[in-house]
Amino acid sequence: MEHCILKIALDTPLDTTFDYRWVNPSSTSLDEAVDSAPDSSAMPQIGQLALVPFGRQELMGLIVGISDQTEVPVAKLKDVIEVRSQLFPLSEHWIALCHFAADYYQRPLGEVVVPALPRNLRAGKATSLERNLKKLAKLHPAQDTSPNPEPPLNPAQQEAVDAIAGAQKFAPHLLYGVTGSGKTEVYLQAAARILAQSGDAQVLILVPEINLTPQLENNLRQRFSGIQIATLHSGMAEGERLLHWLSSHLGQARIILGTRLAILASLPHLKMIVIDEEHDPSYKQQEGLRYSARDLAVWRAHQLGIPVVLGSATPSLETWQHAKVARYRKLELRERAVKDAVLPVVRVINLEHEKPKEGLTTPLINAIRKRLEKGEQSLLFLNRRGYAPVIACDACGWISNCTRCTAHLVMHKLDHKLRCHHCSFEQRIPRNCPTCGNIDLQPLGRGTQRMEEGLRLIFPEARVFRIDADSTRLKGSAEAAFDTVHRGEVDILIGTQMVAKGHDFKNLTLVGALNPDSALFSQDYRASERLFAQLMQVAGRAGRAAQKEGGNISEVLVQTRYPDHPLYHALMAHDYDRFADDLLEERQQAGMPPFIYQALLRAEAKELQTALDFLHQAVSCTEHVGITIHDPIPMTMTRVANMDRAQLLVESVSRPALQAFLKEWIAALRALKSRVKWGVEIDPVDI
DNA sequence: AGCACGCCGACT
DNA sequence: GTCGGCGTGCTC
Repeated sequence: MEHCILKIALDTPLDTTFDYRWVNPSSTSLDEAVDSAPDSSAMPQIGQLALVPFGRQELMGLIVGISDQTEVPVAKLKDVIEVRSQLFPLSEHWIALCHFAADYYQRPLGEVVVPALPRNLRAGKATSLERNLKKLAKLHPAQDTSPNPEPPLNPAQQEAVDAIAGAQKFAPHLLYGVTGSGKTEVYLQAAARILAQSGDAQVLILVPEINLTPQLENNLRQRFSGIQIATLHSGMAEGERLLHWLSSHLGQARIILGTRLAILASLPHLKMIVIDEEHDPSYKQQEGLRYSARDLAVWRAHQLGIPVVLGSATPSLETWQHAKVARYRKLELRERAVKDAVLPVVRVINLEHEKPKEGLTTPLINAIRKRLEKGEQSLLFLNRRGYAPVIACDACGWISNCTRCTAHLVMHKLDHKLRCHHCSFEQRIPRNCPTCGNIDLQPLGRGTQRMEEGLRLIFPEARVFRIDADSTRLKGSAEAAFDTVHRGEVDILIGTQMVAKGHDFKNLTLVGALNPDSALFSQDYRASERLFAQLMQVAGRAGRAAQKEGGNISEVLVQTRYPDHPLYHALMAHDYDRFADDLLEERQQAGMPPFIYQALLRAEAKELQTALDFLHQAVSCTEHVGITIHDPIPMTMTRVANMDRAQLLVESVSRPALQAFLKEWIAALRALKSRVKWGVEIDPVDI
């Protein structure tokens, strides 16, 4: 065929694909055919990229259909500029995955497909692609050193590996076990079995944040020497990303380790998916296409008929419920796989009885002192960076509010700044009160910087070290900071949730949670679930190793005003089962997820009323049967960067009913042609 | 979303 | 006289 019509998905909010004319370049001009590349005259294929004119710009899109006719009037029809025929086409499976994501999250296909590809692949010129394909061809798999041997498994681990690797079909598994119960070893040995089953099998392993889990990557490289491993995450340089993406797409990489975006990688021989710490909020994308990598992973596994493993010590309630009704098979690791390791003792310290000094109660100070005496490490967890969350004037009551957001300006003492954590605003710390001139401005509350200062005061002899987003701003500095702790050059570590993930500190026997209470009574009903997971995870940093001769037992101390709260009781008893069951019960009674399906319509405008008006208009422009539409309300943090935000919750007990409703509703909302900025989020996590 | 065109206010 | 504010209209 010498010409045809290509249906092309483009990254634009318009909910349609676009038709273009393709004409065989070698047949139009006989002169050019001589020196053009041999495959430039080949028929385009579905799954290939094509460069096309779009309005006044040129865009790269994906060919999703080929036809000999079109509805588009000939006058509008334009010619394809170039088809990227060098690239092996993306598979139908992959396109189907994107189609599903686009439908489910109610976005046009092009907004899923195009951003899922490496930027360099989308660039105008093909040269970098050709260079990289050559580079890849030369790349030999890792040197053939003898791989690390597999350690023996305990019976529960063995059962898990057998169940996962033995499934020759779609088989979702919840791998449930606390830190140190040996989940990683199950992933590794199940992966080894899958890779051995066929010569080209690929395994995808998702982690919440790759930079915080270098240990897993090291384990993989040592265990699977000789097998090519690709990594995919947002921190990578574009060139590097293209290389790793290509090696996955071409099937050369057999193990793919990545963050949530890796779920949309092209993996032609995918045979198993692992989602480590499946409850982690970072699997949910919070901008653009707001997808859940965990949910897409389960769908992808179903589509391909392969096993998927969701690993966690504190599974999400969605997953927990699936396991309860046996949609997912629960594989529980009860023993700690690390020899002689014991669970840390968890205790609460009642802040009503213990007056803290520099944010630390006497029992916690004493506990730290005991660690210092034995040369052991302590970790203090405070999920609040900066010096103080707000400063205030005693005389007139002024407090440091951000002028652009519904938020306080956080005091950062080291760089003498007040900074908003929600927009880019910052200013010097004022010498005196902006309203009354009073010279005495007081920092209120404590962040990690202030804790660090206080710790130095109380323990002048100790080596105090802070890890948070501020202390690790520079690339690679987080890893360097963790190395410092691992080398034993730190006695007391203070940090935000960054320190809760991944790292096991061999010499750490004390964890202190300084001020976790705020999450207990949060508006967001998921806050307590998250808090438990976070405390459990940070608790897991202690006591991974066996107690040393004469050393301290591993302890977790929680400073709280509510020592009798069920959450802390469950934590002390290491009883997530009970806690999760109770929460599920509550959710069922109250008709909340996972027993109901939700979507959120968000709107933002310069004036709050404009946003609310739009939402009211949105309600009145639709009929809804079997769907609950709640009242429009301002968001908890109403103003961010000078925009007021409001939202509207939509619920249904039936997911198909909700999906069908949303599809029609969104079309109606588009037709309103409002200049309010709005968007729909499916399965929202923070409301 | 981009990106253009288009029609009104304060600057060299 | 122009630079530039953002309203609105279109993209196969």
